[in-house]
Amino acid sequence: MSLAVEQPVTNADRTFFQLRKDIVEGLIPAGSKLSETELSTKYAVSRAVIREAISRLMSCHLVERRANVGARVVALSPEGLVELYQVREALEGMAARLAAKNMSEQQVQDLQALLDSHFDKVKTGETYYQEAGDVDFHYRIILGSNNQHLIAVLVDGLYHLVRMYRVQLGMAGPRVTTAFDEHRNIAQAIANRDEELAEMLMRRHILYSKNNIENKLRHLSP
Amino acid sequence: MSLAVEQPVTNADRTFFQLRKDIVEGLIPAGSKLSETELSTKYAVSRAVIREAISRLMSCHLVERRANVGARVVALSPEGLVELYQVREALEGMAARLAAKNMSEQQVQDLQALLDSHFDKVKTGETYYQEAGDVDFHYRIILGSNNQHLIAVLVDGLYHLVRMYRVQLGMAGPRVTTAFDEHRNIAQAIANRDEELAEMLMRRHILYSKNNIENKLRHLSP
DNA sequence: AGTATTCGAAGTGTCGACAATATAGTGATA
DNA sequence: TATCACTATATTGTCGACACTTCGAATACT
Repeated sequence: MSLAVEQPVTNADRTFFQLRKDIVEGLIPAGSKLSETELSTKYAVSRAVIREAISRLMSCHLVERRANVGARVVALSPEGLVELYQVREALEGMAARLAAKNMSEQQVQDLQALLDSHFDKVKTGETYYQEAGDVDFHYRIILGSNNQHLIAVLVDGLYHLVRMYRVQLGMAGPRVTTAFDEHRNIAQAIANRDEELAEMLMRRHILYSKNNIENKLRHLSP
Repeated sequence: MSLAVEQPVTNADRTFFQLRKDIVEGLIPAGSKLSETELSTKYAVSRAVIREAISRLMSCHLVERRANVGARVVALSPEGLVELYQVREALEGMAARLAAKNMSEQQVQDLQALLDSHFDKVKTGETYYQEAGDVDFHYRIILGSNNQHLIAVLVDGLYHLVRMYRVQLGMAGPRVTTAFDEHRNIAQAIANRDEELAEMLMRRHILYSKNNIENKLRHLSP
């Protein structure tokens, strides 16, 4: 099992996914204006479709809009990053707690198998871990919480913004091995059905992650 | 200072606010279908405006939509209520922690003045407390967190759903006096800048609130 | 009788045109 | 020269019409 792929069915779906990708990856720069007419010619759809797509981007907190003025891609800032991680800490901490309570035995085994496969890759020196692996681990725990609101807010809402920060501020860095151990411990707490510990470890994991990124930012732009 | 009133500027704004109100208050029943053509005649606007409004209702998790099929008002269920309160516990707990860190001295004083005025009203036996008072207290703490994501998710997103549950499942009940004491303690922890305690007390407050409602539901429909 | 197929109506998705609003640039006035 | 009013233009908000999909009902077939 992997990340469930969202299947576009309507034209607005396709345009929304494309726009989201272009924004997250920086093809459309952070802070830039989104002209409806311009986009409608660029993506070869009507303005109604563009407006629908922009509406959904607003749900993800990827763009902001003012009436009679227009939409802009959100601006990235160190403060914004901190705020984002604070929300993640709260929500994913709760997700880990609920996962410890609600995950099936099968799900728990799959989670640990995932970490085993990551361990092999980390050992052979593949840097691939951070991107796909980290996302996949967190993603499974969020789904394991079995809480629809939590899943919606995190997966549909905040996660793309997290990726946007990662991509555009160039987070690939280390923290692979230590983060891996933290993942192991979280998974173990979930396997032991220790809700309290699972939440605490997940919160620390995200807090460390935040501090790590903050330090990197400080070194890049003083 | 009171709840900042959202000022409608465009037609879609007005329609969105109206629709949201009608859904929260049950004028449009939970689980019912939203026909675009029907609504467009009822509210005397074009379908484009209705679609815009429905888009925003989806952001609030008040409406769900399937492509080529249509939109439905969300269904209320005991499980949904539990999930909602779990998310509130996580987010408002974090909000209280951040409020203890970030609120200005003036804001702290205002918060305690608010509780004083509530105390007078509770003493004279006004039941008004639960609805407006409770909302106002939580609202101020959320704003005091000074975290834009937190504010957006809670105020624009989950809060109307909470109100919808309250209104439609008829939560007016007691829990006024005990909840009031809990509010007092939370405010005190914030005034002391005790982040840890503020978060813990807020989480317990919401947890108690959830248990209280669950018990009521169990008695109503076994 | 039961199942598969086709057809039709109702509703959503998409489009291009028009109306209303904001913004920049021009010119007038003190 | 600085400020204000006004106009021109570009962009967003709104509308009605058309295209496509879904779902149910009627029909045909085994």
